[in-house]
Amino acid sequence: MPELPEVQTIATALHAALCGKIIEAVRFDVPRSFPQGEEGVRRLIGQRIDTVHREGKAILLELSCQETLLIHLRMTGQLLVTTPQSPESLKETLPNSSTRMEFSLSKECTLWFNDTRRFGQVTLLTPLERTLHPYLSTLGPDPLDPEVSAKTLETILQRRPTHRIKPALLDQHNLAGLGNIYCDEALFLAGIHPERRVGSLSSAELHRLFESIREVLTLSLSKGGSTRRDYRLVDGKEGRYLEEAFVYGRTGAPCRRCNTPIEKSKVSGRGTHFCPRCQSLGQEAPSSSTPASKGGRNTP
DNA sequence: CAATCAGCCTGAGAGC
DNA sequence: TGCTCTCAGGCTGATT
Repeated sequence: MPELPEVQTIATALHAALCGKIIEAVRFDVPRSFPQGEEGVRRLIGQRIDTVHREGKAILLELSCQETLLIHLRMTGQLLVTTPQSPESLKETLPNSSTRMEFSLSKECTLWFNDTRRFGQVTLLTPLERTLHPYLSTLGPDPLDPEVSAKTLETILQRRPTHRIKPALLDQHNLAGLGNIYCDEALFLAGIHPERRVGSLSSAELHRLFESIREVLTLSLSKGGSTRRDYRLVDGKEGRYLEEAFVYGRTGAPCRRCNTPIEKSKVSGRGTHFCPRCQSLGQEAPSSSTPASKGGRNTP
């Protein structure tokens, strides 16, 4: 499930592969994947791709006509690029039953949008539509933006002190780009239980949390992201972050810090992985009392 | 206001 | 082997 590191990895690769290319033909299967349909296809033909970048978990292709092609991969979306030089092992898998769109570009280059579950969407936006877009226009700050600091996060989160920290981090209006995997990972690194109330977190804890968020995102970027099932780099390869994840997908396995088995629960409907010892809930548990065992704060 | 849940979808994996 | 059930989770919008 693409989150910030996966989307950034894809956007960077697309920028290198697609800049300057002209859109020569576009095919789509169902309007759900491309709501503008044939009218959108007509607007796309002949446009040059000038830049490709990321905002939150969205990928934006800036076109020579000043319009923007917005791609959100949601859960199972993939963007793949093939050229005549691509390995046969990749080319022979395309198109397939998950292929929703195909962009034929100049220099015999093809951009494929695959999306098994059809949650993802490609939308063509005019400059005005882009400014007003309900997702883009309400995104919180980007955790990797050098202008953004722990203080930024603290200020934003403290607007709703009764909210629990995990859903608050998943809320893209607060901070853009985190999803389930890196939320769990960052909360573990910071030693914070996912159900802690925002208002119960000290300034020092929020500072640590912000640094942990940056740490896991940066680490994952260096690994090409996390592949659980569907996510692929644009050349079809898999990301390697999960091989050394701290808690995500490690239910029952020993904590990398204290060897306590990692637990999994549901927090606001999301599978949530944590170490019950390193991430204590403290006095916050209303019913079952949790021993206030303070987890070690050693950097792994 | 906060929390939960349904809906959008399909395929992998578990359990029988 | 083959069937059914559960689960995965980004985001929106409705309900509790």
